[in-house]
Amino acid sequence: MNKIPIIIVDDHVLFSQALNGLINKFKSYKVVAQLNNGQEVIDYFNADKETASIILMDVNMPILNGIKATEWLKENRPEIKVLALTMNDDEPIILNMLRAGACGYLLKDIHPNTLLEALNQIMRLGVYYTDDVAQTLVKATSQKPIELKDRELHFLTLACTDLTYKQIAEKMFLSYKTIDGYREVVFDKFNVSSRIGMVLYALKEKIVEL
Amino acid sequence: MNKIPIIIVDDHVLFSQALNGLINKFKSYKVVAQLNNGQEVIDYFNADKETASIILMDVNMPILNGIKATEWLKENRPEIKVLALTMNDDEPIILNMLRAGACGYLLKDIHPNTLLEALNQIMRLGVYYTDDVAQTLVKATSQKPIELKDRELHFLTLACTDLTYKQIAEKMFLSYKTIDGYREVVFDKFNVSSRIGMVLYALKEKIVEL
DNA sequence: TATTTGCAGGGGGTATTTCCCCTTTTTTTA
DNA sequence: TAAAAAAAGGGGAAATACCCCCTGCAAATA
Repeated sequence: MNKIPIIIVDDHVLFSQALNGLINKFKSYKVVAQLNNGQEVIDYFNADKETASIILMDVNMPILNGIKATEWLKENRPEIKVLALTMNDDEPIILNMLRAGACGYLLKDIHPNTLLEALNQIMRLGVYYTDDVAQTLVKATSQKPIELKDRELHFLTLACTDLTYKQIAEKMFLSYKTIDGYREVVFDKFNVSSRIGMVLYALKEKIVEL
Repeated sequence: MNKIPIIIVDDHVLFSQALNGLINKFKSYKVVAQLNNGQEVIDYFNADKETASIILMDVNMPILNGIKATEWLKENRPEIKVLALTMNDDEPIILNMLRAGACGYLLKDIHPNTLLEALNQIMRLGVYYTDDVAQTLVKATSQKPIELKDRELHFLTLACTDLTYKQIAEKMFLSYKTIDGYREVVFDKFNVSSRIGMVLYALKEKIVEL
C-alpha cells in the first residue's frame, strides 16, 4: 500500500518536527518535505520535486505567508489540497485563507486524532471544516466582502498613522480634496463615520497590520 | 545520574507533545508533567505532586495565562525557574512575563538545540536571555514605564472606540472639559498629538485590546 | 458613438479635535 | 497643618475632520 504524500509548511521548527513525527506514525500518510515558508513552496515546486496530495500550511510565516502561498498553489498546482493550520482563530484570517483556496482550517491546539480525521476527510470529501469554521463561513457569506482599490488601501494604510489627512495628501501627491473623497468611500465601505472607526475596523479585519 | 525534572505548561497538545519528546531525548532532562493551562499549575502544586527545577510556560493559555501562573509560582514556589515560551515576540508581552518573574524567554520557532542550550544555561546561571530579549530589556528599562490612572485608562479604552469625546464624557458622567483634560494628560504620557496616535500607541503597547 | 464608470479635484459648511489659558475643590504629602 | 498635587471644570480659538453637492476628464463599455 502506497502512502499518501504530505508536505508541511511552517516556520516553527519544533512544531513542524512534531507534526512530521506524528504523521509518519499514521499508517496511510507520509511526509515528503518540510518547508519553512511560502517562498520555499514556490521554489520547491519550481524545482519539480516530489509532489504531494495534501499540504499542511501555516498562515503566519516570514518572507511569504500562507495566504499568498496558497494562492500560488491554486494557480499552479490546483490538484493539491491545502489544509490551513494556525494558532489564532481570527475570523478574517480564516476567511482570507479559505478565499485563497484552502480546503480546510485547523487550529494548532488540536488533538492528534483530530488531525488524522481531518486528513482522512480531505482525501474522502475534498474538504474539512470544523463547526467553528463552518459558522464563520456562514456569517461571512451572509455579508458581502469589502473590496478596496489600490489607492484606497494606500490611503487607509496611511490613515492608520498619526498623519493628518493633509499630510497624507502630500505623501500621496494628491490634493486634500481627493483624499477627502477616498475617506468618504472607505467610510461607506466600512460603514463607519469617523477616522477612529475606520482605523479600528481595518485593524480588526486585518486589512492593515499594526 | 538523576535527570533534572521539567514541567511543560501549554494548551497546544501537539506542540506540548513535541516538546515532551524532544526533552526526553536530552540526556540530563526529563518531563515529569504536562499541563494545559495556568490553573492546572496551581492545582498540580496544591496537590503536592512531584516538583520540577524548570517549568516551560506558554504565555497565551485559556483559563489562566502564563503571566498569572508565573506570578503565582514566584509567590508559592520561588525556587522553580520559569522559562517563558511564546509564538509572538511582542515587546510588551516579553516585559510582562519577565516582570512576573520568568528567568528567560524563548520564541517557539527555535531550533531544538537552542532549547537544550537554554535549559543548560538556566541550570548554570539561573537565567537565559537571547540577544533579542536583552535588547528589549535595555530599551524598556531606558525609557520610563508609562503609568495610567484608573480614570485615564477608562477614558483611553473608550477613546479606542468610534465615540466622540462628548459621548465619552456622557458615558463617564463627566464634563466634556474633564475628558479634554484626560486627553491632554494621555497625549503627554504617550508623547502623541492626535487621537489616532494615542489609539495606535495604546494598541501597540497592548494597553488596550482590539 | 453615446453612456457609464472611475479617478482627481473643488466649494462651502458644520462638528470635532487640539491646544492654549484659567478657577475651584479635594486629596496627598512633606 | 500648610503646601503641593491631582481632579474636575471652563473660555476661546485654530486646525482638522466630516459631509454633501458639484465639475472635468479619460477609459471602459454598451
